[in-house]
Amino acid sequence: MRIAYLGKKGKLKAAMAQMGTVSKEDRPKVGQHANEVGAKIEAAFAEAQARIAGASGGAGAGIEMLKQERLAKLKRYNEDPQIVAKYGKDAAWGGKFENVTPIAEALKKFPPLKEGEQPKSETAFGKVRIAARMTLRRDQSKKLIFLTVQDQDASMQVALWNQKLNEQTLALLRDTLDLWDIVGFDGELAYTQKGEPTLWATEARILSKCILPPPDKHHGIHDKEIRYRQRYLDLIASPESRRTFILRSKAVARTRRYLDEKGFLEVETPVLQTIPGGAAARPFKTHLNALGIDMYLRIATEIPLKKLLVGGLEKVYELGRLFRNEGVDYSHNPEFTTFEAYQAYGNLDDMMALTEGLVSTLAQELTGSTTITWRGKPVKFAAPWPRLDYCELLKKHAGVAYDDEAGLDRKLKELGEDPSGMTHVDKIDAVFGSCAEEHLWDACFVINQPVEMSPLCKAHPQNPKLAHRFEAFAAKLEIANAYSELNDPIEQENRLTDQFGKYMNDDLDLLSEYQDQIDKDLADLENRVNSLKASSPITDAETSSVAKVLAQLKEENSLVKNLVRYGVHIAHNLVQSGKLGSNQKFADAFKNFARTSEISDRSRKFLVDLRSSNQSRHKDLLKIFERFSDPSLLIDRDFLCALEHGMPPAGGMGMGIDRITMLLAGADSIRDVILFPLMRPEEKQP
RNA sequence: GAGGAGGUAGCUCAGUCGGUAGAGCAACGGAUUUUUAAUCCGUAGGUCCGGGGUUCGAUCCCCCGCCUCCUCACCA
Repeated sequence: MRIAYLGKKGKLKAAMAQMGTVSKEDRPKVGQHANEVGAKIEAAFAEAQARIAGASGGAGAGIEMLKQERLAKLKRYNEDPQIVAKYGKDAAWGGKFENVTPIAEALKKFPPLKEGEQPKSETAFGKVRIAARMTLRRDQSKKLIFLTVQDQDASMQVALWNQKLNEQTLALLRDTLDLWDIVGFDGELAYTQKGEPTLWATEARILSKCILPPPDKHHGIHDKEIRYRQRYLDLIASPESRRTFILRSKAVARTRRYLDEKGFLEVETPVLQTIPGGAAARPFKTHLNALGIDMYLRIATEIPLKKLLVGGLEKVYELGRLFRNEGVDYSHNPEFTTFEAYQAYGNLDDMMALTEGLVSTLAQELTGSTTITWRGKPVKFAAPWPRLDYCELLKKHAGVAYDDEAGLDRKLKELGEDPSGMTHVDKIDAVFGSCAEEHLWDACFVINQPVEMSPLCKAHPQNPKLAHRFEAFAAKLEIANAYSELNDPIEQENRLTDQFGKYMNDDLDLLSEYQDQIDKDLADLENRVNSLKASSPITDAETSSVAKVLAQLKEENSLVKNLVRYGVHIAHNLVQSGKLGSNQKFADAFKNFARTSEISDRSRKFLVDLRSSNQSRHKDLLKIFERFSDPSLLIDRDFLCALEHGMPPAGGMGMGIDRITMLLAGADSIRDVILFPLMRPEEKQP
């Protein structure tokens, strides 16, 4: 790089290229000499450059040069006297362009050729105006240029020919029209001699200039990062991407129409909530300045929608964005789109009919078949979908009964997971997730989940241990989830309280263990240091550095212990306050947590540092404290109050639009069906 | 969070057992009046992701960091 200015044919460079012929022993000498010469030339060059600097901006390099070239053409086009006379100032930045015919429609004006029929290039099929982006250019000569242009749905050929188009316009466009410019054409439709439907332009003007170089005209953009970050490029360059997002839009519109036709009312409920309820995910936190309170982005729409059932709106749905502060992978994006629908006086059966009806309709209408192909394998969506019993699936694929605690533990260990610290429900879920879900390929309903897994769901009418619930799966993905909704406020409160109390009890145990562990660790460490000291003589410097480390560790451990003691204290208070149904009590306990004098400033700072650092040593401790402040465990009094006014029995269902779209569009990743998926921000150049 | 792959011209990608980086497309100049990823001749274009180290010499080897993808884990 240092002697790049010598150019590809620079003498020094040519000499360096001969290095391979120099004997190995002589290479260092030659190289050293070359460096000396190179440094001298470089210095002289730098000096010369410094003298010239300021005189001009320099040629510029790379993308900047390409941009300058396009800007020069823009200027030339905009300042052309004819263009100014016809369109006024800044013509290349366009304006309203009326009566445009979509390319797909223009193409329909060409009568289909019969087998073996020669197209008559002299016959015209009418005049149209089109507006489109120019993606390919084939200059035959100064008199004839073929272009390929594309609009949203189709592409076609345009010819700029001196027999049809004014010579001056042709000459100007020949010099100033770049790939990816957006152009408006008036012209006649006629075949070429080779039978290509073509618009023979009689008038053409640039409507918008593309001043950055476009990607490879044939390969398009392969870099997925660019496709996600700059989706507009992907949409222009990849027809399949355009098709996917058009399909997604149609799927959303069709879903709305399907629900509307069934008499559902579309409603909108708050995205900003004080208690993010209805699901067990962690929420995004934000702050409302006006009221000085923390708020959360919704993780589900379930609770407000049920309040509307109480209010007498009998069939409601909301289609919109949910936000979950969880992992990101091929089937999860932090913000995603679902719809939830609730039907008063209905139950699970209505929701099944709704789900399989809607999804098979979408598949049929948008892909032309109720069987689609995903990752190379067919997935059947034709209704009715099989109903599969959760516990039977568990038994069949994992070989354990859902209430067989020891069997579940055994299976988990087989799978390489540690069952300790997991709740019974976690275990069932983990085993089901690893053993059974992978067999759920064709669309199906999994029913009769254990009731503990479904806190907002009615128990099964025939078996109080089971939930009256289904999860719909296709291609191993969960695509929908439905309940016969729980409307008994007392039962509902008990379930929420149980869920909360369970966590607190577990955490209490964990904290005690943690405290013991810390004592043990520190003792071990001291023993090891002592035995080291005893076994081998060490220098004073070493002694003092060991002492220093040990002191640091002790200090850290005392801070951790302080935290643990405090955590135990809170957990005790919370659990022993008996009935935890009162949201206020819980909130007060948290206020205490933040303010208490029992937790020293140093410990609090330590906790803050712990949160911001990626240190994994005290990850478990941190997790427990995170759980103490987990807003999804807050008990929503308002919701219980609504239920106390009477909610009609109802069926409710939620469906993931992104995942349905993935399946319908054949997309491997959720990022391929979200226009602007979450990406880590790029580092800004200063 | 763990492991694996990757980051080279505007785009798509080669390459260097460490000796000063190449092709196609795009760009620029020219030829060409029915092409269609047009063709032909010529020209220019690079912080080889960033920072350190080893070396006469690093795009290549070593260390640290950033970003992306894939697999797994987490996420009803």
